[in-house]
Amino acid sequence: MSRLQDIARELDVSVSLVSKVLNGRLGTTGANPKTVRAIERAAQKLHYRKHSSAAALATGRQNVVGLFLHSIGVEGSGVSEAIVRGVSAALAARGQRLMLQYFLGADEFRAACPEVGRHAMDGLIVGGVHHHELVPELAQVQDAGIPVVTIHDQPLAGEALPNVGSDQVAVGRIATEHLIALGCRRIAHVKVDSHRASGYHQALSAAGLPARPELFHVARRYDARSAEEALAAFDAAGAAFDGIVAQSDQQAAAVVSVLLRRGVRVPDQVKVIGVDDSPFCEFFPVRLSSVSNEHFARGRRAVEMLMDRLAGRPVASVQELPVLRPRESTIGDASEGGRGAGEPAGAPPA
Amino acid sequence: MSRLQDIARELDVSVSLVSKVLNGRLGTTGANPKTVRAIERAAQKLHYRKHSSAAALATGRQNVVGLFLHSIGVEGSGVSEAIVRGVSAALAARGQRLMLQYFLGADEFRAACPEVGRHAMDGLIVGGVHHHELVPELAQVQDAGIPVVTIHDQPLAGEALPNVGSDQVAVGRIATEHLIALGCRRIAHVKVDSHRASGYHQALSAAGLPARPELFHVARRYDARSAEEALAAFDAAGAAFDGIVAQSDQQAAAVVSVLLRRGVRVPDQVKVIGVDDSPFCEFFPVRLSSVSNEHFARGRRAVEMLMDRLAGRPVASVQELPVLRPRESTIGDASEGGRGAGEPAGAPPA
DNA sequence: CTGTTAGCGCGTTCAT
DNA sequence: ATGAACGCGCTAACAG
Repeated sequence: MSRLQDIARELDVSVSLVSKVLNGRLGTTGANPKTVRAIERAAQKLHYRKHSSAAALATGRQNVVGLFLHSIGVEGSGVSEAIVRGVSAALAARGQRLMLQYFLGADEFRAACPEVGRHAMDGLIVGGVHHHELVPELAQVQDAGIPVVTIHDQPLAGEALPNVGSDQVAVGRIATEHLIALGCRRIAHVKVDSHRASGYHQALSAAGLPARPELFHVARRYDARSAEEALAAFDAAGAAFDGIVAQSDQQAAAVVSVLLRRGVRVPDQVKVIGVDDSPFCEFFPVRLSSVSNEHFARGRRAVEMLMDRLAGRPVASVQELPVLRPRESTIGDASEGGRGAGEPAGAPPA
Repeated sequence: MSRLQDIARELDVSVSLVSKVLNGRLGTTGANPKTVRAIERAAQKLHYRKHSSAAALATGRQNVVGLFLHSIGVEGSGVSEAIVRGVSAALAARGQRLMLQYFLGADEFRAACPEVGRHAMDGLIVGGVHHHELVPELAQVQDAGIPVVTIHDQPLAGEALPNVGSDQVAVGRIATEHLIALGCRRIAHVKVDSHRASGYHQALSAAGLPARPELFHVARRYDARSAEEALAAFDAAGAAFDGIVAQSDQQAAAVVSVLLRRGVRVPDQVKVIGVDDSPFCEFFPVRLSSVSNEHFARGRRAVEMLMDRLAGRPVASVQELPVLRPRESTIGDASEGGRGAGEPAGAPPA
């Protein structure tokens, strides 16, 4: 690898001319086409590579974006990876580099934070479980001139931290509306997130269906066990159901597993839907319907917003719409008659 | 954020002294403890952050490691994410930053390659599907003084590119031995990778079992469909089996799904095992046994090896041993009597 | 159209 | 025990 100086010497021109040519910064006047070509050829020949640190030092621009990811998503949901890939793809398309850092709690975040201040990145994207306690740190990062965009369900701190959200009320509503449209009348819910639960209630109420407390189980986690506990609770209450809106695909998977073991037919007798459109939904014995939070797209969006901020354009939080992914666990096998009729409009599949 | 100069001015000392103190480079003589403390306090007060580009320019060290990941693993296997997390954790523990880049083919790799030469990173880890065509590019990167470590099943180019491998023959062998130890005598195999297939044959032969061609299906992909085709082929041949060694968890999942639908009891009548210990193995209706390729650990290992190379220590390729993760699909429900007796020694679970 | 000059912030001699 | 001076490789004014 060589420096600008090497190619300048080779052609007996000045370093700055080489710099201008190679960066297309020739101003209005332009340069001698011959020397331009000569410089370009020499650069090629000498395998010239810009020293990014030197350029960064001179310009104050790193062409690096940080992605701090608070571990998110139950095992196998692929949520983290979807965000990373979305951000990665969008940055690559812009010639920006991605600096990735996972963190578990506020402490780990703080430990990683100095790195941010080090002029090591132009901007920062923070994703995953939101931590209100981190708002001050993030504000400080922004005060240091490093814009931040978050990927949380909802904005953390108003417009100070632009966010790429996803409407969790809609998640619950879309899932529930889907089951209602398919004819379910006694729909159970495993509540973890209250926004999703409220979407569930909204949909019931909009359809004139009663909210049955005995079909509403409050869980603390998104894992399979919590779904099993929910089923046990419904049993204990002697409550029958013809549909279940879970709050994760892992819960949905657990529900389907238990039902199958009991000889209950899914979706004929009970329809089941989860959240996050995890990869395994596609090859579960009964392919699992789900509501996607569109993490890949949101990662991409976050990059766009960050670039806007870096370009000085004003940016406001956005709220992406979740997307219904109907599969076998609600609409049955495609070969048995295709997608369920009476699909509610609004949330297009894939 | 402030520069060394700011704190030097604050205390009326020289920039270089501040630099030495803050970096612990005081030589043998040391410095006045008072000024040392004063400098440290001032650094704290002024929120001093080293400008990493400037430091990199001066020292030639970036404290950045690149991770180039060729998309790997069937959907939901979590393989890519495991590698990223392993690398990330190891780097974080060493104060190194992680620069991540996904690529799909050789072209995308080449497109990303210039970034490497740009003195943007101290070393490079390449993981995922191996591409022989990339060897020249990687050699060039190394010639430019940037050491490379790969994470592939087996080394790409001898010791020129140190590799963190995983013994794929052992994968097939361990899986097959496991089924044999559990009493299976007619074990089918879905072949994709030939090393794994050869491990399958080794295990059969070591146990004195015949290799039955009618129970050996050659597939092209690791996906669910290829497993379904395998089952169809076994049916067509009228070949009965009491165990199946698949080459991915997705294949294993598909096998179990089909068998359950047919009313075949897993693992009582047929035992099934896959590869990669995907997250969903844990919450499949019949929890799936698998052989792990230990991607997280290998990511960590790759970082260690890279650090060794950067420190000038000689490094050789290693081959990690796959690990058996027995679950319900081979040993049955734990509550029904625990782990299968006669477990072969050698491959410890988790 | 091209060259000169002056930094960017830090680390490292070498003096003092 | 401390400081002055230089250079890392590049960009950006400003001259010519």
